[in-house]
Amino acid sequence: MNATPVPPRAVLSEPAQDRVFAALANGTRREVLCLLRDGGPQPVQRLAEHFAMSRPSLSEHLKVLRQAGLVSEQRAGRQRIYRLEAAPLGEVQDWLGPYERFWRAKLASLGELLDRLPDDPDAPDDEAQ
Amino acid sequence: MNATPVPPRAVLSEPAQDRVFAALANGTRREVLCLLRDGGPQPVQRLAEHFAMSRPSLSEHLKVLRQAGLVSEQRAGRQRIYRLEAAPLGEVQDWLGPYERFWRAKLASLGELLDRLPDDPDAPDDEAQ
DNA sequence: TTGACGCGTAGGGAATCTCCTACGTATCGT
DNA sequence: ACGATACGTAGGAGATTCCCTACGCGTCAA
Repeated sequence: MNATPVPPRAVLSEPAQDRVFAALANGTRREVLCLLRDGGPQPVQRLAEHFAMSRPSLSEHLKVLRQAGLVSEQRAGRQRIYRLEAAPLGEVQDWLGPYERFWRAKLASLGELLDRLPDDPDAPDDEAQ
Repeated sequence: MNATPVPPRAVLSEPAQDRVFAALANGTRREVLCLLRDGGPQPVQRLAEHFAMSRPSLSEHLKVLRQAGLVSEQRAGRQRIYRLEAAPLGEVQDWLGPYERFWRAKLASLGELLDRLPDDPDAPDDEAQ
């Protein structure tokens, strides 16, 4: 099922990678991406309905997403339609590639381990600091 | 070869996701992960050889990675051996899943487009319509 | 024991983030 | 023209990041 002939992908510069990961390091912004993914391109107004924060604050989040290349905007009358731009996420995927075998290995042994335990000591939630 | 029987994966809480992405939003920390991936578990000293910054600063970065669950430490004499813990990266992969079809679609049409263009005008990425 | 080594933490300074309210700008309806 | 709407930006407060130097603590070697 891997038949897609993935075209060569421009590698993000280091600061660009920083911006993408930093943009993703915020629940509000991840939620925006999710809304655009599931709801298609939307004006700010409609996105804002889903959040408790002020609309200008949401605008700032959109700016961060724009600078990371994760969304694009298109003006339509007095609205600005935001659209998901998933290419940088593809680069994140590429970046993850070389690590994949590690978590697969870990999950395999962990899976066996869990199969042997009687119950599941649900996540100790290691909250330090 | 998709025979791996992937065990159920605990979903990271929102703040935990924040910590993982934030930890990845720094070139030094991504480089540390790469060193641990390619060089196996290593003491801080050996990691520090690759960076220009002070060793205490590197220690801080290791702390961030630890709090994100991306590395673990094991004491050995007066050394502390750091090891890659890739499980959170697996959760990042899971998070990416629902977006995959978007960048695949985009890359398909973009690939065709790029094949036609002479060079890459590091776009402000506004699409006319 | 004494001293060197390996590493973490304390504390501080500059920059950045995340939220707010106030305001500016462009567009739409009347 | 006018006010209402949709959105961005300015500016500021408080928290956090990222680097530094100084120092504390445990371990090894002599």
